[in-house]
Amino acid sequence: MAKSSYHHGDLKNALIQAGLAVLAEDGAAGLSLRKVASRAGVSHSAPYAHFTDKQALIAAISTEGFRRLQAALDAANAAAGSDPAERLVEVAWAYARFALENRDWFKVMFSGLLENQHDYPDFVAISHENFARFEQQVSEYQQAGVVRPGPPDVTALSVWSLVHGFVSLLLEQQISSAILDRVAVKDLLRETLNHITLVDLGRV
Amino acid sequence: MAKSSYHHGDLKNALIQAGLAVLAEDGAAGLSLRKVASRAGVSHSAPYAHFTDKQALIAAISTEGFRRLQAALDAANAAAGSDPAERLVEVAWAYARFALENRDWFKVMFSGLLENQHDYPDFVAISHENFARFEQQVSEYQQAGVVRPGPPDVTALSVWSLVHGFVSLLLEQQISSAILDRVAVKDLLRETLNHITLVDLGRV
DNA sequence: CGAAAAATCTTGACATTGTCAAGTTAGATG
DNA sequence: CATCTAACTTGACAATGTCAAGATTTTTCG
Repeated sequence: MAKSSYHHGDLKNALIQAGLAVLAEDGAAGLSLRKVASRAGVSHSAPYAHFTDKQALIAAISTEGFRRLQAALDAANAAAGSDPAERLVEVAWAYARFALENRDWFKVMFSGLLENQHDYPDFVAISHENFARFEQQVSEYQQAGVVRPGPPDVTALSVWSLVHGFVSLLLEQQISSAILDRVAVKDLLRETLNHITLVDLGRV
Repeated sequence: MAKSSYHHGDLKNALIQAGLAVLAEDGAAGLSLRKVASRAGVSHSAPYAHFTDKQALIAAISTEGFRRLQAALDAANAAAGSDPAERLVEVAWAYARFALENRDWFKVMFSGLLENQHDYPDFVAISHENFARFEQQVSEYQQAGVVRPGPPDVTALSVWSLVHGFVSLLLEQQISSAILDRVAVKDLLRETLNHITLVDLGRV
């Protein structure tokens, strides 16, 4: 773990971290392998010892993103109260917060930047696990009568679609300012969820 | 309109069309100005007489995409029967079809490829009009008792979020094959919409 | 322990790309 | 017809992804 000047020690992870820094600074469009390498303190070709190409780095960043997102959702779920409806709102809000606080990271995960997901088993695994957990949670809301009955996977997909669509449109600046000027984002998310729940989520 | 070898005549539109061809062939990642220029039969710098930079071409392609999407939704709305619930399904399905049949075009429109939307008035205008029309339609479904009451704009946003999220996750290959192997995409969309409607949309 | 092998990293090169500057051509204007 | 301007070409540059060849360190193993 020493800085032996030549061998880095843990360059692979350093490159992922550097990638996140570049993403936060220059956005997804500014994410270049050379910039990432330079920020990690190595030459422009060094990354090729750990990633077969740029796509592989993107896959690693996306995978790490799913881990972080999952942690955020778990934390929100654990911190939320006992009311199922309110728990749904909190988890959805955690999803939105992750996207808003890590815009370009989220963009890398969900904007088709990764071409052949199938070639990256870690990515496939975490992304499956992600849905499985969400399905588990939604199943609880369903049993609590908060969400309409139906096949758990399709129901989870419906709720995820609503939340993911809302967040996507928000990041894409497709939500009219006429709405955003009137109601705070979290309340807007709440009102949006109101359309898919069987109980009334109320207002602020 | 002649091919005077030097002056093209309508290069601006030719470049947009060439861009669409490149998108369909090489995807969004393969969309390069030089490739577009070459396909339009002009030199690599010719586009700069009509577009200030690559972003401007992307804006034009996105704008044209919103026009096409709007036309598709209008057509579906006109062709649909009188049952409001069924009309909702048809319009949503037209949205999904446009995305599936023009994956990379849709991606250009909704994947943050365009950095400063605000600099492109045509884009802003058509994208506002797009939402206004959708709000109009959803308002009808609402009055017909198909969708839960509430402010028309927030309600339209909710429905749009659901449909857009579903389509996005579909394109991102985030919908588990366990679901896709079981139910056809259109039926899946129908079942998804079922969670946000007040009436039962039924099955196949 | 020491030599061979493997992993890690650097340097140098190449093709592709976005963009700009300078020049060329054609159509419009007077 | 002379001139002006918009449209287009050629040439250049820096940034980028990727590969090949070499240098350096670590690991393996006789």
